Amino acid sequence: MPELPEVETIRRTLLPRVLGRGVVAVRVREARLRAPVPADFAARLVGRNVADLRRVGKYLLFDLDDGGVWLVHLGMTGCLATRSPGHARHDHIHLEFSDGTQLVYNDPRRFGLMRVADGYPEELSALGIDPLSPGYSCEYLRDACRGRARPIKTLLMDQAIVAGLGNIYASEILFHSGVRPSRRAATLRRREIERIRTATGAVLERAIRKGGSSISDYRDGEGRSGYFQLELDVYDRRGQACHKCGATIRGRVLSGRSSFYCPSCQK
DNA sequence: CTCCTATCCTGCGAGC
DNA sequence: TGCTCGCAGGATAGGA
Repeated sequence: MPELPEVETIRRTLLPRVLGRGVVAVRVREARLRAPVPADFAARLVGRNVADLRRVGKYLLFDLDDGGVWLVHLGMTGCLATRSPGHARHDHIHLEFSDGTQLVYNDPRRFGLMRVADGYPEELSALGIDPLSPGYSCEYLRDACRGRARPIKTLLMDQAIVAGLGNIYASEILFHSGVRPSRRAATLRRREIERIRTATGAVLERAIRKGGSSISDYRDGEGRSGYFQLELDVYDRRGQACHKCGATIRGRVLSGRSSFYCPSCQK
């Protein structure tokens, strides 16, 4: 579920609830996530304080005041939210903070990831440029596309190249760029790459302003739904009319992921 | 290298 | 109503 706008929304809503708080209790009800939650997870978190909450790609990093990092990836269906005591189905991990705040990790499909690192988590060094950072430039994209036969949508979703885009926003960005998802990256013209770069920021920032997209179960850090799903132009709109030109939106599988585009607006 | 497929897991809607 | 099938926002180990 969560792509960059959803993770960023969770970060923003959680930040004031956890900043400066100490972790006083951790309960792991279900450790079988994508990688098992380490046995010492609770012991390593209790007694430490949250100094900052950052996002890197689709990861959340709770910086601890002794240099450690509580690393969270929400996978496909993970939610991290403050909540009153009591538990629901798929509430896998509970935290209690020094001021009584309860934080719950809920993840039906258990594709998430959670651990405590001593310093900056090594797996993050494999990530590409964050699409909201200055490094996401035309030159960077042009270099990434050079010589690549893969479809541009697959390239945009490659976390080692662009960190944070997923299936929804890759389709939306390409719609606003006028570029078909199946276009081979190496065939893109300079002006098309420029449109992709521009559309990326516009789509992501608009989605963040709407609190992300709640397709089925995504909620922000306080349990609220997002509203950007109401503004999606192509994602999951196969057979419906294009918002710009009225043509029928098409769907096609690329690299195992369903992709959507307007055959008239996108070349 | 580079790219695609299958897989992890649960839930839900479509079709029968 | 209840069953089975296919598909779902992600990441990654394999194989071609």
